[in-house]
Amino acid sequence: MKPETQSFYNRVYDVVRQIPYGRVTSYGAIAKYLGAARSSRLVGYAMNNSHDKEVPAHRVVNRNGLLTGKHHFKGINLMQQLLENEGVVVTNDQIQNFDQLYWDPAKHLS
DNA sequence: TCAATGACCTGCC
DNA sequence: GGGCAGGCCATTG
Repeated sequence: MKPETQSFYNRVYDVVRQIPYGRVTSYGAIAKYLGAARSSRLVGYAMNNSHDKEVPAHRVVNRNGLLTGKHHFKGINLMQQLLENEGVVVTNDQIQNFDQLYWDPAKHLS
């Protein structure tokens, strides 16, 4: 891997690490913040490697607040457990009060 | 180098 | 209002 290409991943990791405790965001928001709104899939793809890093990937969900990537975690219910541990209410893989818990990096980090 | 993949998003029927 | 299909871009084999 070239450092240049890795920068995109690192960029994603850096944003995810800045997500406050008990807050969640979406892949699209991160991609948009990075200037690649159409690369939302890449954000999720980057998350695949993020499990090796210290990245709270469980705070990143899709636009609907659904835990679509929970299957990629070590445990199926691990992602939900981590979120609930932070005070986030998750019902049937769906984050409750997603609008309130939603954290927009472009809006907070600017 | 070419082709296939993916933890998504938006638009159309 | 709900469901289906296409597209986008970077990474990997």
